[in-house]
Amino acid sequence: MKQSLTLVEENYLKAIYHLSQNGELEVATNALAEEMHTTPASVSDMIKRLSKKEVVKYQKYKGVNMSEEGKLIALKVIRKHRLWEVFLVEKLGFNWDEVHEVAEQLEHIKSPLLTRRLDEFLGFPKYDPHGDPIPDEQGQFTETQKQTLNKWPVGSSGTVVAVHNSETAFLKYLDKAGIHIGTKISIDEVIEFDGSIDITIDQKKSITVSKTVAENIWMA
Amino acid sequence: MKQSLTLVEENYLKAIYHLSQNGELEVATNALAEEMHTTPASVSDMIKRLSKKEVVKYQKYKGVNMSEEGKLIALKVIRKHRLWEVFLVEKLGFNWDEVHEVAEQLEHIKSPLLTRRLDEFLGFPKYDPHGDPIPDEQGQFTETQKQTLNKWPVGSSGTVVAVHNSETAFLKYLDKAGIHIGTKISIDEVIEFDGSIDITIDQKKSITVSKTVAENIWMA
DNA sequence: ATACGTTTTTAGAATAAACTAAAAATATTT
DNA sequence: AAATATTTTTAGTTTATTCTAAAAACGTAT
Repeated sequence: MKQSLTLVEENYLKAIYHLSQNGELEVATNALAEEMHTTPASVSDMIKRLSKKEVVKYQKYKGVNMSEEGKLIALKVIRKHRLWEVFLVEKLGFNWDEVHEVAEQLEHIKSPLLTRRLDEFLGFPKYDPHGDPIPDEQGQFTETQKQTLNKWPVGSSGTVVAVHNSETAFLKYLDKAGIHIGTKISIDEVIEFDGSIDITIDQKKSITVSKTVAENIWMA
Repeated sequence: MKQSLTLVEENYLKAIYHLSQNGELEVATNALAEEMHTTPASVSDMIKRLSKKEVVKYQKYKGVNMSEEGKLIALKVIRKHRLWEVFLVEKLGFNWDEVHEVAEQLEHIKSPLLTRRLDEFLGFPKYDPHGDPIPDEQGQFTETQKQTLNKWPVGSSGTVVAVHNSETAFLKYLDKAGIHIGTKISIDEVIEFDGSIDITIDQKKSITVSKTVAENIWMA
């Protein structure tokens, strides 16, 4: 049956979806609680509710995973989130570090017509401003083959295709360093001690980035 | 203090604002209940809450009216509602009868930056697709001098400047009749019996409209 | 395999928003 | 002004979501 979930329920589905992207099949209650900035007890309650609505599969003490229906709902929310991010950056001139919170609100607007028209208005974009792929109405999307900067081979170069982590502080740091989607980066040297990396940006500027930063930059 | 109201509270303020536009100073509990499609008991509860937050003034059994702060909040929500309606029609190609429900959702998005940028993107429109004025950030707007069609003098003509009533059925009726914002209408005759009116649209087509329809069309 | 520590669930309470039914206040009619 | 009708408020529940504290289950180390 066609479900109508509350805003909070949609956010739980999104969080479960994101956590299960990290390889694990079963998402732990504690992990979800941390992701949702709430307590494990609240998560337990909510999972029971979602389970009754058949959007997640769940066995006590065994963690959650999503049903096909739940996955599609999550992907539709993600689709809206990313389309609105494109709108905010391309049409309203937002900076890429300003869009996340607003998109968190806009993603819950319920109107299939609006989503379709927005997609069309934006020219059917395939990626959002952070380089993440935008699912279509059926939840399909093609992930580009990509790898984090810290795993990129020393001596070679590549292009930034996505950044993971929408925190303002991180994105502002990248802006300052001159790194954005499409920037060409060569890996000059990896410092063994702490995993920080010397890189050259657009064949011009050389800087050192920490391992943490490198783990959040995706290359192809 | 800067209030953050819930979505439902914002909708109550909007409803109180609209009802107090009809001249009355005090808005009755029953009238509000009808407007909000809820029960008088629920309204009583909610008014108490809004009163505690000082966005309305209220005395038991005497009805409500808005505080200055409440009025500004209501006008900001109305401003967002109308800006989004312009966006939906002008940019996404919605018909004027399709925008209301979506705008009811979009009006609650909280981001002053978004509202400002949207306003700019739309070219600072002064009226929404139904001819209603769009308040500025301070809640100011200039109402055009206008009058409902049923009070317009027989024998003279005027221009449609607004329609009141966003129901799809009403707007579709107007579409079919060829009446929209800017249409020129001459009043040919008022039928005394039921108040229905013979009009000529754009000096071409003559039709009869019911009193109810005429009351929802504003002329200038 | 028992004991300890961690994770997860249950139980009980709080808040926001709604409802129904009953009581209280106000308005109207004669 | 008493009787009746209408409007409004209170009281008691319900649902969604959260929380804290306590109990139960699970995993692991010796």
